[in-house]
Amino acid sequence: MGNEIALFRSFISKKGLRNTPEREEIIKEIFSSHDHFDVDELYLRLRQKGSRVSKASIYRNIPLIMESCLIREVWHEDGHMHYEHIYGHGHHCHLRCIQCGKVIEFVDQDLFEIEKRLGTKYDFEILEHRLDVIGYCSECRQHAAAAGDRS
Amino acid sequence: MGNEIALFRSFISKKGLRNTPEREEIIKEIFSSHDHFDVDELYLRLRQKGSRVSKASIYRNIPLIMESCLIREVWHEDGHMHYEHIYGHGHHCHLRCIQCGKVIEFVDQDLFEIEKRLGTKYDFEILEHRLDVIGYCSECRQHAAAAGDRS
DNA sequence: ATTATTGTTGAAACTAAATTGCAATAGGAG
DNA sequence: CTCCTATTGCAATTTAGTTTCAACAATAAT
Repeated sequence: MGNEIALFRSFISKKGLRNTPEREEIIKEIFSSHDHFDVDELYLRLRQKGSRVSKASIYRNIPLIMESCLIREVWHEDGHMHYEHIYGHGHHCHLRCIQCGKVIEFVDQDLFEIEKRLGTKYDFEILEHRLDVIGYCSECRQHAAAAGDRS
Repeated sequence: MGNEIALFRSFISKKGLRNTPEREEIIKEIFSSHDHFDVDELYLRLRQKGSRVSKASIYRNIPLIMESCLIREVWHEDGHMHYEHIYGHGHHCHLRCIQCGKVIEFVDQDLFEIEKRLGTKYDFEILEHRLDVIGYCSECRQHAAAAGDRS
């Protein structure tokens, strides 16, 4: 842990771009939590810590951080994109409760099999897969049952 | 085929809402093609056929059509959401070329196994799954190789 | 070290997707 | 047919995300 910064630095250098304190602050903040994030939230977290990074910079840097494979888009909800950091996480997939928003991450080996099979079948060079499984978590189901809403 | 309209009508009635020609035009147009669609495209297709349905109506009705399980969001790209109709399609997953945008749809039985396993393991009531497999199609790979871009 | 080059920044203006307010219209129950 | 109110089109609004621009600063060249 902690060498996401080094990785991103070298990624930036290799591209002939410049390492700036703003970029470092953004990367650090992203990896300072294990949760998913969105731009607004990240911006507020940075502000709260006294950073003066602007939203424009966050928006400008996210595509770069994605290109460096440190984060990725996970879903678009409530009118904006949500991201997660993936360095050291492998291919994470999500089990999401549609009601309370709880997210459980998992990696499933069988998915790599499916991925491989599809690649061969359709002659694709696969880069990644994203599986989103959506439903009701046990808690929300209990509440709903208690309220007599659904079966 | 063709009874998506009937299904939607009864869905609307059951909710105590009203069946209008606009709603019918929208549903018909969505199901008149087998492709994915977005709001703008759908709007233009309708206009081209002489319909006077407004974009606001499309935006207002999409949540209802999703609730009726006739369509669903598939991905957010180029600044807007993309949808697909799912009635009669089962759970479709996508293999997408990141370069040319080609989409291959597939259903994989093993995913239902994974889904079931996850449901049991985490005590979730699963509603659906979405698998997006992303990579380069054979054509784009050939072009890239010819251009000497990537391996 | 100093300077020159040019990528990056914050702030504000802008663009486009999606939502909403409103007056007119029209389903559909009675 | 009549009434109630959901729905519509249009236009205004909101908001995520992008772009412009002048000031700044990271790096390379000197």
